[in-house]
Amino acid sequence: MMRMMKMFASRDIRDLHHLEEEVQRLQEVQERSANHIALLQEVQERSANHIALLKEVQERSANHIALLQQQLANKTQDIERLQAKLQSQQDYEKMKTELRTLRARTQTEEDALSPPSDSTENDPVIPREFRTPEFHHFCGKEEPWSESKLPVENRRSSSSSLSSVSLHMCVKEESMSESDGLLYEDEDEDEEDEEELDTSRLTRRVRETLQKHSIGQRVFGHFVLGLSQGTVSDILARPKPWRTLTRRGREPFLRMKTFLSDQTSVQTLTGIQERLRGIVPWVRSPEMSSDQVIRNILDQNHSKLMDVDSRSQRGSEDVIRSILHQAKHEMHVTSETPEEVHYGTQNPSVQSPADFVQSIIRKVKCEMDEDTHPSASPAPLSIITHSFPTHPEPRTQECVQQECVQQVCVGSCEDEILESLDLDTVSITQRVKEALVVNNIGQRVFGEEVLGLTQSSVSELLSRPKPWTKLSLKGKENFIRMHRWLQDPHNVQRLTKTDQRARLKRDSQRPSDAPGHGFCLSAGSGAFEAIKRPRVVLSAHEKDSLRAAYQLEPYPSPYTIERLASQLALQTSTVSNWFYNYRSRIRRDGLTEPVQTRTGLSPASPVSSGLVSVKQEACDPEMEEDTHRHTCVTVRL
DNA sequence: TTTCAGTCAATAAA
DNA sequence: TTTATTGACTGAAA
Repeated sequence: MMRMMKMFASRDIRDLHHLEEEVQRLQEVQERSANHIALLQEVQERSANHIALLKEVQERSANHIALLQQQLANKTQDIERLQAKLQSQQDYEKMKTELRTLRARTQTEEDALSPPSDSTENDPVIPREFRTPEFHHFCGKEEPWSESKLPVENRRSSSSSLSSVSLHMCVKEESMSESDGLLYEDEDEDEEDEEELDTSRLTRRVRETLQKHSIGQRVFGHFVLGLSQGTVSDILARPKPWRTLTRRGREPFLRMKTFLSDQTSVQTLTGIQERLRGIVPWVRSPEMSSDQVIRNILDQNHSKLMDVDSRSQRGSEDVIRSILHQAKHEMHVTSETPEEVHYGTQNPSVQSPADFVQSIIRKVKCEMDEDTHPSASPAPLSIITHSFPTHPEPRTQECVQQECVQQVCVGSCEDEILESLDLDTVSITQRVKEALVVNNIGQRVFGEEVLGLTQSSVSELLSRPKPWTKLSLKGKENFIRMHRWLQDPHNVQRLTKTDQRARLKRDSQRPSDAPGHGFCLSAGSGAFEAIKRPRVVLSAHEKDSLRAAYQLEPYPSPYTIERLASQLALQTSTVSNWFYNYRSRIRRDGLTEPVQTRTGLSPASPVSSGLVSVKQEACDPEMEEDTHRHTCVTVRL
């Protein structure tokens, strides 16, 4: 029994083992299945990602294809445009050929028609463009010459209107082709301001032209660029690259380009230059300006004027006509003398003989008004109830203005009239500047005698005239004074004499043993303190010291500036101005690289690079003067 | 307030 | 007399 029981027990145990093994096997299978499921899920996710990726790639490809198609379309358009341009240039070439032929033919005709050489007849006639209020404006985009713009008299006087126009066209065409090389871009006129100019080439050509025609920088600057001689010299000697120029800085170069592209500009400027020098013989005496001629006529007719009631419209007109007749005769005798060369009182905007005649009428009116209401400048402005006779001829806008301003005379100020006026301040300042330059009248004298302002205020007023509408009433008064001053030839003469007296006075007051530079800085010299401080002229030692300081610290702190000023016995403003100017001129002459950022050393600084010392020497704005002196200067900062 | 572009005008140089 | 240089100034921008 016992044996039987043992046998069953052992069997049960075996079965139990089997069962355990089965359970273990099942667990393993379960684990494997779980792994497989996880693996499958992972594969599924990856597949999903792949699908998304494929979709993205598909989208990108579609976009790329669209882009390429767009580019293709653009390129096609470009090709079409270029083909069209090519076509137009073919026409241009044809025109050029035709013009050359025409020019050759015209030249032959001119040669046949022209009388033997005569110095007077060869004198270039001043084109009307130069008689605008601002000469340099003519250098703008407007076509300077066309048959329709020529006054009738001019058209008649031409040996052949066809040949005249053709010649101008040829000149224009020729100058265009010459100046083409100055441009990098196409010649779309609307985008002229955006065209990139080769400033170096442009200035070189201008210099050559000026030299060739013996035109001075002063005349060129004054009439073409509206800049002073010094600035012209600077621009011509060191033209900045086009890209570095501001819009304002580009303006002179655009004017130069226009100047070069118009042969008549050169001829006109040559004529002006020659007359200013007195080279070209005048029928009347060289000193005598057209205003003086008119003045003489007026003087001769003064008795007539006195005999006539100045307030009588008919009488005034008769006198005016009589004087006018004589003036016309005088104009004829003087054979197209450029009355605008004298800018004292002549209206530079005169465009035709008819306008010139009107200007004479205005002068006569001024004269009559002056007789009735002598003025003393600067005087408070006011209104009088004087009215002028109605002008028999169509009145120009300026004529209306003229009469309106004439109502503003000596006395007290009337705001309503001031507000009702609308003067061209740019034109007025331009004419005043021209009058001052041509008559050698200083801004100081003009400011003191006419406007009651200092020289600096005059300079500001003349160089940056505000538009009339932007001016306050007080500001408008200055322009009315200038306008009135321009009306009367006596004013210019008076001021010229005043200026001459002032110069003589200054000369007589000048001590024979004038002190050298820096005399004003000598402390304790009370007598000198009353004298106007002379211009500071830095000595070589001072410049060396400042340059050395610049090399150490291009942007010195206020403390450093104080120390430098103290060590060199200079004003702090002088030192800081020197640094501003030096940096500016380093930049100007270096051209390609900025001086530095405010925190770091300059790439142009001799301290930052071994190469820079060479560069610095080459472009040092003051080294030219000091001829590369390598003085060892120690500056204790 | 500082810096800068642009300019003037006094002065020097050619 | 003309041209070049340069200290000083201005308004704008940062």
